[in-house]
Amino acid sequence: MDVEKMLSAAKLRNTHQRKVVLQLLIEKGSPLSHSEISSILTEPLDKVTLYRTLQTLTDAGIAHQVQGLDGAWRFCAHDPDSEGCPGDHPHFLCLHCGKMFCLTNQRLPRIEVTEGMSVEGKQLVVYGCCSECKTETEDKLK
Amino acid sequence: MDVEKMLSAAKLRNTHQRKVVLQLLIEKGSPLSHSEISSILTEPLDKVTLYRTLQTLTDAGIAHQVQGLDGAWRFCAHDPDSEGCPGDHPHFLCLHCGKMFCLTNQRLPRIEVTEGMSVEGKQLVVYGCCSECKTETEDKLK
DNA sequence: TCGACAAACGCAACTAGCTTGCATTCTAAA
DNA sequence: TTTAGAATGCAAGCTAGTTGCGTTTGTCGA
Repeated sequence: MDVEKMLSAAKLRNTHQRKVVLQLLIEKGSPLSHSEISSILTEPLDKVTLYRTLQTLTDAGIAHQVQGLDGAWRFCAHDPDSEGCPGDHPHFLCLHCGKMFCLTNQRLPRIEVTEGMSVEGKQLVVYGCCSECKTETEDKLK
Repeated sequence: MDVEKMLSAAKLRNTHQRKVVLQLLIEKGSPLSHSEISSILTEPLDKVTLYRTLQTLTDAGIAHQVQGLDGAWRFCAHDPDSEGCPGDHPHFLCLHCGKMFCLTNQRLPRIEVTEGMSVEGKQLVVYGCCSECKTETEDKLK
């Protein structure tokens, strides 16, 4: 499905900015932070617009968001036709390069909360060093 | 164990500020954010000192930290003598009042990461509405 | 008990991530 | 084609957290 159809299906207006951002998120496949998106985009996009666009896509269910330990939110979109990244899985965050990865082969566990609490969502972030950074630091030590 | 002994046991200097902060964390028992701590403390404490104190306590293993969805870190300490809050459990965050609770009756699940990644830690945050806020909003609707 | 020194503190300035308000521009439906 | 409401872009502002540096304070040895 192309981005225009995805936006229409979600009853969102087909603006140029939304198409560009959504296209990028789908292409990359892994969760991207606001700053990562800005630096990848070839044309300048106002930061407020980018925040609002990402929020809109998330609210519409096209994208999902996860928070890194740096306090920055990362956003990931998926094509509804294909095997996607529905969001209910753990995420891995590399503390060295800041890149985030979806661990799509696992589900989030069921958590029992105290009587009276109502659960709206949950997120599990595993952090450490990704394979790429690990080989880099090992190379430096040589 | 009193706070002085805890600090000495961790090979940390017994400064007035550390004792006050650690005492507060132990008394409250649930994870507190920087701003919550500042507002509870009766005597003023420099914000940089508070950040550094909390970091020191965490590094020493006396306290542990969890991040809320608002981007703020919350800190929790436990008396090593008693049944404590060792940190390897999920946390519940109330999106209405911002309070955080330890779900100490559960463990964090084991997560399989992709080949080559090394795991340094993980955190699972469940969010929603706590029982106190829920009854409050229900009362308003009446 | 006293003095030296490293550790800790407190102040100012700064950065990143994100939000609010408002005027301008654009999309989509009539 | 018109037009109302939605989306964008700019300026300003907020909160969480960091860095640098001079001053103060525990701690340990004499």
